[in-house]
Amino acid sequence: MSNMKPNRILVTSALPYINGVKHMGNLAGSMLPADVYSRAMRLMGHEVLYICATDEHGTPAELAAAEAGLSVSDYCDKMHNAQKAAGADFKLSYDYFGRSSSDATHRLTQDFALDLETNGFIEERTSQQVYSIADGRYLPDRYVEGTCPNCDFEAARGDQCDNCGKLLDPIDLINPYSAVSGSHDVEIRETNHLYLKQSEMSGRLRDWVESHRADWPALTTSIAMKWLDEGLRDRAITRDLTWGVPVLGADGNVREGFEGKVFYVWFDAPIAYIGATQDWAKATGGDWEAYWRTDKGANDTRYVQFMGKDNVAFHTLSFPTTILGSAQPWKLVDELKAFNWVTWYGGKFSTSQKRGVFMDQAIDIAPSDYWRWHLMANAPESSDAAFTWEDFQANINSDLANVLGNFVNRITSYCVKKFVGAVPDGGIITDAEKWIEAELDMRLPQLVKYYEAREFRKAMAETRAIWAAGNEYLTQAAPWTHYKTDVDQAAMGVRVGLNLVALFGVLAQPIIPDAAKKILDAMNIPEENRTWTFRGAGACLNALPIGLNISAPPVLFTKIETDDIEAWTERFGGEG
RNA sequence: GGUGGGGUAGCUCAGCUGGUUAGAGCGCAGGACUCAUAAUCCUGAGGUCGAGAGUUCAAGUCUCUCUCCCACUACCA
Repeated sequence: MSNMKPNRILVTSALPYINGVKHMGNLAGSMLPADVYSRAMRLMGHEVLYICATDEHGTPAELAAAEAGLSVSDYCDKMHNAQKAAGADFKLSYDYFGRSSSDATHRLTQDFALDLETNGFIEERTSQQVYSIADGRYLPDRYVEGTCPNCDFEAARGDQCDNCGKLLDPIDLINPYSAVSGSHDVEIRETNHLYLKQSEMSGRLRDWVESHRADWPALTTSIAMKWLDEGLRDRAITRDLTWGVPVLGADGNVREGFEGKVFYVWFDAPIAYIGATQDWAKATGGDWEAYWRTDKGANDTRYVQFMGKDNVAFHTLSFPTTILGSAQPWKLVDELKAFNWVTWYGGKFSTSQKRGVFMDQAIDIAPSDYWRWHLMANAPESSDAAFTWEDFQANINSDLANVLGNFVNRITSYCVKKFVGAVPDGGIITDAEKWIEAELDMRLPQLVKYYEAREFRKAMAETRAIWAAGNEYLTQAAPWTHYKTDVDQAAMGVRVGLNLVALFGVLAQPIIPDAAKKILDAMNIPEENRTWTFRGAGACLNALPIGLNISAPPVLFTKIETDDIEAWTERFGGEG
């Protein structure tokens, strides 16, 4: 039923930063929709490669490691595994979950830099940075604090004063000190860095973004155009750190004057999409070039990126500058889906302030299916979306427990009771069957369209409407009434009902894979028949062979009680 | 300050290039049914589409002004 030819699709979700298990906002805005999309496309028969990785470089990783009393490398190993486990708990179907610290990404990053410099897009410049003698390191803007030169606020950060809001340069702070150690023993040093000359790419980037106005969400193009309209600035792509990708010269040795410097995370992080694909190829024997090299088949690949809105500039401007500037046949993104934030009782989720619910805690209080359904049904697509426990409870109880779970339960248990748990034969087509067939003929293509367009809220609403139509069908067909006088006609209602259960299980797979599997297993549907190859509603309603043994699965979705959400509100400070 | 997004039924949101009585889900009220996780199905109440002005035969949908909320503002990611 899909109107697309089978395709090769590369899916990436923005790389989660290494310094902690991600919160539900991160999950909802990149990894989860990428996973739901990947699953749906696989079911439609496309060849999908879903790549993600931990983003491991940068100052916060070093500081978090120090706080944890571990070496940066050990810390990253530990947190990578924790994030990998959290992803598995939420059933994220990565084909490969890599690391930006891998050898492949290091090498690619260095190669990109050399190509860019060859083509004139990289230039070495001198800048002034605050150096903390006590900490033995240069301090990024935000880690320098001091008195605001504008309003005399004493705890202004190096990039912006929280009191008067003025944007600052850390070297202008009065009485600066290190936010890391509190030491005032800091000085301004001159240091050399490589700059990516994005300004010279503006024209090509603008044309490219313009060409996607029709097929990218407004959120994506508007953010990109905003930067272009303000004028792209050249950005330093190296930092005075030790943890990261070393800067090499053309001879393969550390570039002169760049000892103790590495590439900035936002230069190498997107390159890790490629590096992780190479690592996937190494692990599986797959062909990474078919996804990334336009001279090796990647022109036939559709590349779809998922990310929160904070990442749009990097994915529409910085990374494309890297790709285009290299003058090598690298694949550019085709579809870019950006999300707003899930907000938490009036504010943002915050990793540093531990506000909100984190993936490891969430899985502790409710099954992954519950979160997956709720976060997708309320995806922050057009604006920020508020998370509340009350909405969570209402969504799960109504949509999953009452509409889907109860439907599966009522018809399967009735079949077991009255028709010995086998798909029964008999009965004639009535208005009820005609109605549900027409309903499905209208809704199934619509659902496919929503998935292809990555309209998640609408896809979820359509899925729910299809489940609800099953309940309406049963009300119309009323097999329990026919059973008293005409067992054959009751059989018709039960048989169509069971076929609907199977169909609902098939449709549920991208969103709630655990429950979907329970349903399909109970209906004895073989793996190969679980794909999305709809041949019209008529076929869907006659898919199960007569006599097939089915069972009534145990309760699929336990309801969330008000006591539960009160306890969660207490535990997570929901009213905060 | 600048830029972007948003302000549509009690709540969460749909409403493409302007065009019949503004839609959905939840919640609420009434009814039906009894196979089912007191589930389900039907019906209904409820909105001056943030405020004001303008363009138009016609505006939630375009223009301007005002107002409120949120995000971003590049070297933390």
